[in-house]
Amino acid sequence: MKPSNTDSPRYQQQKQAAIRAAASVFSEKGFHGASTGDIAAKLGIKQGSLYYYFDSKEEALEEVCLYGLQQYVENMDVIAASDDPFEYRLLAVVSNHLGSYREKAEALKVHNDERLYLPRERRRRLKALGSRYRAQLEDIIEHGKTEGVVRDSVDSHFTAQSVIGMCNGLGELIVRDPDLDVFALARKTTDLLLHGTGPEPTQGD
Amino acid sequence: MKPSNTDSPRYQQQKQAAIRAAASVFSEKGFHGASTGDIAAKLGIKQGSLYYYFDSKEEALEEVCLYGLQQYVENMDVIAASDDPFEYRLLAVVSNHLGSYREKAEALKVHNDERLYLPRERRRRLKALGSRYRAQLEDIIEHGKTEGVVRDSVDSHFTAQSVIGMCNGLGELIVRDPDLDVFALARKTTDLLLHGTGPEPTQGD
Amino acid sequence: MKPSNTDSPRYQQQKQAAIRAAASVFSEKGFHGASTGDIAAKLGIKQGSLYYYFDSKEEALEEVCLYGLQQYVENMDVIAASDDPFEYRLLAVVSNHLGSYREKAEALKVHNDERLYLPRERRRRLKALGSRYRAQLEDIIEHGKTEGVVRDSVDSHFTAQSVIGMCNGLGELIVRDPDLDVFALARKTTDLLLHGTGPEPTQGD
Amino acid sequence: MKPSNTDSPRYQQQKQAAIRAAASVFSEKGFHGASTGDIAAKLGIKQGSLYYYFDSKEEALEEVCLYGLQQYVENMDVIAASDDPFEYRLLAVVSNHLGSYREKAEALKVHNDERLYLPRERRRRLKALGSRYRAQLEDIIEHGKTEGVVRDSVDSHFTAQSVIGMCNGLGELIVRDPDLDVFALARKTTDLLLHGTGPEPTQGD
DNA sequence: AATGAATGAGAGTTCATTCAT
DNA sequence: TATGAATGAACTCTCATTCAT
Repeated sequence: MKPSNTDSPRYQQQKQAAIRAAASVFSEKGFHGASTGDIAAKLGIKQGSLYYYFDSKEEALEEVCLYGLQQYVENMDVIAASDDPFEYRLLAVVSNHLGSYREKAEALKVHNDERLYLPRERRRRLKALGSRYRAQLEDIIEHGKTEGVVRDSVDSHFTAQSVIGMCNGLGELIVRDPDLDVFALARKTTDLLLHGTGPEPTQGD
Repeated sequence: MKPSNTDSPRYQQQKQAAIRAAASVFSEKGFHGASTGDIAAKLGIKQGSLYYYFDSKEEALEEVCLYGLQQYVENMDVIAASDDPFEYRLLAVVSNHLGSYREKAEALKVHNDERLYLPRERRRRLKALGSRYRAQLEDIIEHGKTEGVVRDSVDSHFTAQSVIGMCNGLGELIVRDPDLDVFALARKTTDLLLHGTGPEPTQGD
Repeated sequence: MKPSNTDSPRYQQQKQAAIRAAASVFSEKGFHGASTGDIAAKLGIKQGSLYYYFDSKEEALEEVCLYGLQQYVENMDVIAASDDPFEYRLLAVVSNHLGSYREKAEALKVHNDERLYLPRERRRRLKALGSRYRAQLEDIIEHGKTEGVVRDSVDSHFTAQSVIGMCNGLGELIVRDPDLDVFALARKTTDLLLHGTGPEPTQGD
Repeated sequence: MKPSNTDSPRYQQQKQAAIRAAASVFSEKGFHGASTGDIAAKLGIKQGSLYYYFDSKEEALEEVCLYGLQQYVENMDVIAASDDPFEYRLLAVVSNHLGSYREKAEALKVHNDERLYLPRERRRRLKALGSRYRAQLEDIIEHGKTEGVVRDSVDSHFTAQSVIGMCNGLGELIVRDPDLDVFALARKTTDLLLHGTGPEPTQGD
């Protein structure tokens, strides 16, 4: 039976725990490779009891993805709304992205790798968030052109995709090495993106 | 039981077809989401008959990953062995990576996303190939420093990972749009990597 | 645990409501197809709270069946005890049977269709009621013979069963059409039973 | 995996056996009370293997109902098409109905009691068969009026329902007592229907 | 070289039931 | 008087795998 007191603090708290447990298990074994029993075990309850918090395994996946995405996208809203110069904003974007890998590595990985197993219906909200993110990043790049710090020849669609891909690739390093200094990595990444590998003497690092 | 004439050309040919069928199915549904029945159906044989070509589903996954990686890594061997200047070699690396997404998109995607579901034992060969690739890319970057076209401040380990991540991210674009000009994309990518988004007037694009 | 004040009027009242809720749900979904949650929902309480009124789902079924049968059988007691002529009593029997379908359609349907899922133990009381009913009907028919209005060739066991079956079959019509005039239907049925489909001009209808 | 050789004789034969096993189990425990394991056990195979013959438990129910109905309805087609006098045809109808209870008691019981648990979609074919049957029976009764052997006051819709209900009620007797002479019972029933319980001296019994 | 038939283990899901509060 | 939370057993269904033919 579904609970009625869906918003008692006790319930909310346990549900959050359930989402994190699911994130952990999905990220390790993949959606299809993980069993609801695994999730329940991580939560310390019995398998059937999990259904007190989720209607289905799929719902659990959806909630994990949303959990991973939400703050990350909200931060982007703030960055996009600011009128800091391009370099600052790019650093903020990269920091936000890489930082999310430290805080919510599992949920983000699950979003990246497993969201496709959601039926269209359930993917809609995720897609909307993802598109908003991408569009805002493209806007920032375009804005960089008007500021004169980004070459006009730069294709903002392609570049946005490149930035996202790069950050996701670096996510692996972050996850693998828990001592890695994420902010330093963000600065390096931004520098690479701004100036390339080429020999110009820039602000160093 | 394993067939006897394991190396008749007919057998080899069907086995290749089986690997491609598996690649296609795994890439669409993921390893755990795909069934041996799906693969057999794509091959046009019956489920049980698949075991004539694979000992197990896991073996199929391993072969798909190897199939996706092999040529891609071999090409890297050639690039790494050449003594072309850094810019040429970087372009070659990126072209090879992105080009593989056109030719063997499915097998590569499977390698990227599903290899983790292989038991350690079976992952060894893949890991070896991957490490070799990464090491060679780092070498190329290091060599770029001695050529003087790469800043000394560049961290080759981090940069290699960034390049790989960026290319994988762009792989999505390539797969999504069959008309995309992969070589043009490779040039743009290389340019971004070499010179960043910054305003220097370079060799254009 | 069982409540203490099992016979406070408030408790009795809620228990009646629970029985009717169970009747409604069982009749719609069948015993095995219905869940305790369904019953609780219809009552407007939570699933677990149902156990305040029933020890088990099976007990609920038993009570529903008894509820459906009781008055129906008691009416038969009255009819059987009267010394009205056969035709009157047959009409009374049929009216009682069909009328019950209007008042307690659900509970009766549940008795007819689901009582077999009760363990022997629990079925005893029902069986006793049913047998008493059947026996009384047979008595009435036998008595009709001594009155001379029923042919001697009529087999009262078989005929009783026929009458019951016919009425149950007509129950469907009654349930399906809430505007149907049950008493008119009872008269038609009695007429059919008394005179068959044959062409004799009788008391019409 | 679903079989491809769906119409090899071996397969067809086993499928028939599966349908009969399902009929037996459903009739004893009801659709929801029966488990696929029960059916498989009766067939002498393992539970999962049952799915080689049915796509789902629901499909099994549908096939059982069709199996029970088919010949019974086809016989009615023949009876309705004949131009025998009313009494003969009524006897044929009743014999067919009661006789089916001897041959396919289980499947018919399942149809009567469990068909409602089928989703609309699956119920369509059954409904069509049932309606045809009912309509043909009404036709026969109407025809009896033109022959002059059925009173004009008789309502054929109501009477058809009564006949069906009566036969179904008698089905219980037949099932309960395997030595019962079904044809004798059919004659008694027809006699009751034609002449009622009344005292007219008719062709006896 | 391939298939039909079966299997057994495991999956997700539902649910009657319990019990502290 | 009722509920929130949990449980454990049962259930339907899927699937990798086997093997005689």
